[in-house]
Formats: sequence, structure tokens, C-alpha cells
Amino acid sequence: VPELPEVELAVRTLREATADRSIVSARALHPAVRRTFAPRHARRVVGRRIARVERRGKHQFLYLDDGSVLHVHFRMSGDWHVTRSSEPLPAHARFVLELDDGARVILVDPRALGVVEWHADGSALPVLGPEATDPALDAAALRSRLAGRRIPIKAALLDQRVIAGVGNIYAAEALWRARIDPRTPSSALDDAALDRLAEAIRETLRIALADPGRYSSGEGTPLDAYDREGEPCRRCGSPIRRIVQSGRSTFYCEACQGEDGPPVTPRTRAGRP
DNA sequence: ACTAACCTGGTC
DNA sequence: GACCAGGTTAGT
Repeated sequence: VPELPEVELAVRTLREATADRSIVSARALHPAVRRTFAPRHARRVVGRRIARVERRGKHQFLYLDDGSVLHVHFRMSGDWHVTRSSEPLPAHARFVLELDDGARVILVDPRALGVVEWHADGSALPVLGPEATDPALDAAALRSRLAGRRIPIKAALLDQRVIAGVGNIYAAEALWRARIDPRTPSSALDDAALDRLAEAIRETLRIALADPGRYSSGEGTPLDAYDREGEPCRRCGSPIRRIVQSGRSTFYCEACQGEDGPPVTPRTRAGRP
């Protein structure tokens, strides 16, 4: 469920359910969630009103009326379900908020990797880069954030301190759109490539957000690179390749991504003329 | 900068 | 049974 468009959709659901509501009870139903949200945290949030709900990247923040914050991250498989408190809990319910209007907000998370934390104030929240959709995210902004970093650009895009909100799917899509080889060392990208990349990130997510949830539903605009191994590149017809970078699948077109940098790092290029 | 770890479920 | 998964982080 959780790339940026799905999280955005989930936040809207959460916002609607919690607007002006108070928390009647809070429970972690899985030991993995209990590790970060213990009964003592539950006691702190009961009775509090949910003042506002915000999203930063793929993180969700529920600001309570005493200045404390519930911080939620779906990780790989989380989503919100909203039902009545009288209804039975769905499968994979990991965390539950009961509200004062009889509604129940449920973190449904099959893999139970999702995280719920309570912070007494907002000072310990995660440090995140600019939003992927921020118009201020231009070539100059990217250059300063990638300066001196030799990690492959694909890995850098997944680093939420560099840019907030880009996941494995849209990293592949943005690099395909910008025609950049995902293995290129970040600091090796020239201004023209950074310009295309900044534009590609914003455009890729703009399109995805306009049709949120489409990946899980399989509807809407098809993806160009992600999960298309062996299928023809929609730009040049060459087969899309799959490689593994830092343990994650990367999909890209070997033929038309990489005009702006060596396809491999100088270190492994030994032997070339 | 990569690997393992965190979890469970789906697919080959 | 083995491998894969939309994320993040701790440890090496």
C-alpha cells in the first residue's frame, strides 16, 4: 500500500475520521507495534483531541491538543481502515484508536512492520528532505543535497533525508523519465541531468498523486520501468532490465538511460581504454 | 555502502 | 521450499 500516493490517500481518510475528535482508547495489538507504543503511551493519548493530521513524505503526524504527537509510518504494508467500534476487527489489525463518536481507526498491516510512536513534543520527529512535489526542488537544490555523495543516484533518491516521499517504484520511474542510469554516482550528475531529474521527480509524483492508489488497484496510468523486467521500453523498445542495488530491485532501460554519465563507476571501469 | 533485521503473505 | 515484496535502520 505505501508509496506516496497511497499514504496521501490514507492521510485524507484519517483526517476525515479524526477531525475534531477525541481519543477514547488506543491499543497496540501486535508485539512489534507494542515495542514503540506501549500501554504507558496509550494512557498519555487517551482523552486528547486530535488537532490536526499532517503528512511529510511517507510519515504521518497526528498533533494532539496537548502538543504531543503521534507519529505513524506504514513501512511496507500498512493502511488505515475506519469502521464503527461495534464492528469486529479486520484481519491484520495492529493498532487501534477508538474515537469519541464511536468510530474506530485501525492500522491494518499484514507484515506488521509499521511503526507508531508517541512524542511528548515535536522536537524528536524525523529529519526529512524537501517534499518530492515541492516546486523548490530544482537542479540547484538537488546538487547541494547530493554534493560529494558517491552513492548510486537510485539509492540517494530513496534516502528520505535527501528527498522526502520517493520510494522504490517512483525512484525507478523518475530515473527512467530523466534518462539517468540508476547506478550513476550521485555527485557525477551534471547540471543538465539534475535539471531533468528534478523535473522528473516532481512530474512522476504529480501524475501518481493525481491518481492515488493506482499501483495497488492496478488501474490508471501504467508504469514505465518498475516491475517491467523483459518488457520493451516504451521509449526505445529495448528490454527493461532488473538489477539489485542495496538489496532492492531496480528496473531501468540500459539503452536509453545513461547518456549523461558512465554506466558504471570509475572503480569498476578499469580495463576500458 | 552493503547486509541483516524487522514481519507476514503471496507466488513460483 | 525458496524467493519476492511499495521501507527504514542498526550494525558492520
